[in-house]
Amino acid sequence: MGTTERRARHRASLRRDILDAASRLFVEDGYDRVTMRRIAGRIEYSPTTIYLHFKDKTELFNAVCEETFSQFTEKLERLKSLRMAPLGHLREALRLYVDFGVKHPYHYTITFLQGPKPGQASSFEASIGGRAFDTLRLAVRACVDSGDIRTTSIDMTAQVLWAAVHGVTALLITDKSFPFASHGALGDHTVDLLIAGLRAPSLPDRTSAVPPRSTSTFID
Amino acid sequence: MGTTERRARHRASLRRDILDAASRLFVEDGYDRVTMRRIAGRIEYSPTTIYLHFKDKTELFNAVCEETFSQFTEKLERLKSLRMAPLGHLREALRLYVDFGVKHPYHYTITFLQGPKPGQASSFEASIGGRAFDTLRLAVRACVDSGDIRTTSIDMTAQVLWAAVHGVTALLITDKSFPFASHGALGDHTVDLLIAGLRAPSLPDRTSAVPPRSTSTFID
Amino acid sequence: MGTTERRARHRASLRRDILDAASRLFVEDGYDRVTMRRIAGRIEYSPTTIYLHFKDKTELFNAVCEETFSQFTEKLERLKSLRMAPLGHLREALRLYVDFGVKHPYHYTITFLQGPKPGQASSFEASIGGRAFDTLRLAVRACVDSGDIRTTSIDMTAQVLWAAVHGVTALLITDKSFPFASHGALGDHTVDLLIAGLRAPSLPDRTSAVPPRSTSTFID
Amino acid sequence: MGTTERRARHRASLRRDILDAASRLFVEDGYDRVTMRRIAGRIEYSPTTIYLHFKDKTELFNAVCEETFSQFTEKLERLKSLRMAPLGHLREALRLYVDFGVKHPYHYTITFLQGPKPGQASSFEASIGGRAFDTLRLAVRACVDSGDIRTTSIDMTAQVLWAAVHGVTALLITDKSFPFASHGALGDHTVDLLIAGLRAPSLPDRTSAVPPRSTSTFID
DNA sequence: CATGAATGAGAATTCATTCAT
DNA sequence: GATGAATGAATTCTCATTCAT
Repeated sequence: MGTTERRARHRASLRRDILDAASRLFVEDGYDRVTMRRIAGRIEYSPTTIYLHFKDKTELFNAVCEETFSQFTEKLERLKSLRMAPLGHLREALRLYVDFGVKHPYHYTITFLQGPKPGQASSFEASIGGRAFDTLRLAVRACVDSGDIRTTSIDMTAQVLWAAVHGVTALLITDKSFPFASHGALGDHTVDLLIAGLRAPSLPDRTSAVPPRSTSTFID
Repeated sequence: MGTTERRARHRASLRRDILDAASRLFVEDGYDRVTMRRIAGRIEYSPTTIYLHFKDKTELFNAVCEETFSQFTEKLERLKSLRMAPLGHLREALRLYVDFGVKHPYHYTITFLQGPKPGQASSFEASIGGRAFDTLRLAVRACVDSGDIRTTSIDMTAQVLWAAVHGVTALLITDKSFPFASHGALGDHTVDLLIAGLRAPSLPDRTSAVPPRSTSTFID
Repeated sequence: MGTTERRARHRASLRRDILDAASRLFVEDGYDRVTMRRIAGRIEYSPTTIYLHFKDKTELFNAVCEETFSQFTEKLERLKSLRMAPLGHLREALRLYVDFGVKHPYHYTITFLQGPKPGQASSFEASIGGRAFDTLRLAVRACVDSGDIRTTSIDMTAQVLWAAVHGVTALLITDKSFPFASHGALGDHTVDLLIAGLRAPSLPDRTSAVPPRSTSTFID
Repeated sequence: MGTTERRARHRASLRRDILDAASRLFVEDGYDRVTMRRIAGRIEYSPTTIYLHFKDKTELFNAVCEETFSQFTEKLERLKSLRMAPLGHLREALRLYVDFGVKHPYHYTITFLQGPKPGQASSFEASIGGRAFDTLRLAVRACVDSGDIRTTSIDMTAQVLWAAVHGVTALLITDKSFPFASHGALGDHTVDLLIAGLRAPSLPDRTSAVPPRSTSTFID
């Protein structure tokens, strides 16, 4: 009978709707401000119905995060499979990061901007951010191997890059009122600047003026 | 009478205690997870007492943010008053940004990482971030004027720089489980890399391989 | 057709399964803690199915009680048909009472320990306990008639006996943690003690020390 | 100021009212059927107010039980202090048990008739019933020592007595529709019968007709 | 100035029950 | 006959906030 199939389809579609509504609300207002009632209201179902698909609020929230991760890593994989030149690949990976965040601000915020929920102390290695970072590290290593860039520490470089693109993304998402020249352009320029820095003949010569230090020497 | 003064002093000090306790809690657990009772508990006063100093939870929260901003801009002003060479000043301003965030993760998160509470839609110009950004723009302009760096758009460059240091800071604060080489070093390297990029003889040559675009052309 | 019969058989068997599962659960956890879903889960049917056999939870519960009563009175009838000597019969009836309770703690609790559900105020005469009590009264009368025991009031004696065996049963069922010497022995001894009391040459001589009264004179 | 005192008095009195209302409802309808709302309604306060006095429903329930125990053991102590003759004391203790139950049906049911809440697995020794039982055992031992009664096992005898009075009490409380001759009389007669049995010259002679056994031999 | 008492509103969640299939 | 989907009503409990003292 087609009945079974139709039901399954409906079920799946409803689950989708719940996930979408939840995802949107969770980030618009934050985990705590979102009530099951409101999610239910958005999809025009009773609150109880949500519990037919997700055990509780936590599970729903986790499902949203999980999904985000899948989407993101899938894109990274697709990029990898293009087998571009190392530098181009690195550039694209960085852009992908920003683009993904901007395109899915809800998911991005939940996954990368909001700290882990209390009680779900994630070791970084296994965390979503951690796995994404791994990809980045590989891309950097490839560039070093190919001689495109120089660095004294692959790890450090990868971290710096990650931090920078994370910053762009976060800003674009969080500060909606900022009069950015152009969202796309900001991403481009950031990546460009970073690559330019990496390709600079010599790493910044700080010996002369300012000695390296980890905290500002001037202002406490 | 000394009585009046003593009272005023006590009142002020109590207000301080409330602000401190609130500030700490707000970020440890997020706005919604902090209850007036818990704040009161921390300072060992009754919840009612808080209402003698702040109209409601929102006002208390805003006061915390306000204060954060004051502290930060004050530091920027002090830096400005040092009248350093433009590039050095820019470098220090960027470092200051990161340092401040790392030193006051609570305040930073509230002010820069958490979007504005619903209902307090701030035009960016007047916002805290906006004002801080202004300072940065000035620093960039000074470097361009002095010939230290080249750029086609001061605004864009300032935005990129801001984004990058914001990213470092956010990462250091949010991802406590990340095995960063060294917190201080990450800040240093990021700033160095940015400056290196800015000083690069020519802005990145993208004409050959990859055309500028605002969203990735390879992955949807 | 055999189909009809098979259906009927299945229907009856399913009803049986529901009753068994419900009966067990009702007392394991009490009426309120048992959900239709759990009952359904036990028999591996959907909750809806139960409603095909019982109008609602109340009706199901009543059916369970009804059935318990049938089982118990049936046993009493079988005992009666043995036509034992009066005293022996009385003794056995008392024992049967305890045994039944201990063997069917679930049913016993529902029927005799838990008061009637609100709204089903049963006149005692028609109640389950009431009918069981009748049997006991007859047994006592027989013993008096045969001269085995003396009593000034058959009714009162029957009540006393009933109360006592009810107590043993209730205790054995309720207080699972009690370190009873032996469950069986406790029943035996109680019945023995009661019979011994009934056969005592003279009813207790309370004239001397303590006057009869219905509530303690010493402690308020 | 009298203010403090008045407040304390009010607080205590409200606590009393809550305990009384709760106690009454818990037994009228059972733990699960009682809602905080209803308790609040009875005392004409908001549900929230209850939480000012009791952490949660469980704590309220436990407080009710605790209180029952105190009242009961206190009475037992007072009885003990009267230093009556052993047999009289035993008789009175048994009567006290019944009287207490009948006078405080709510508490009695909660404490002795309803099994322990799931999760609060009480070792019997420490339980309320256990401690009450101890008193009874001592009373029996005294009677044996004084030669008033004979028994092969003090423990068993105490258990039998306990069971019997428990039964009377339970019946009187549970079966409100039973046409008992007289509530007081039933208690009296039960105790009398038990004592009579204990004083009987020889323990029941069962060697002739019916062999001792722990479960009925006649009816399965 | 400070507080204990009190509450209305609202949160997550569970349950018995119905209905269309 | 059996079920999956859906829901309205109810439950426990928490919180910001007020008020009288």
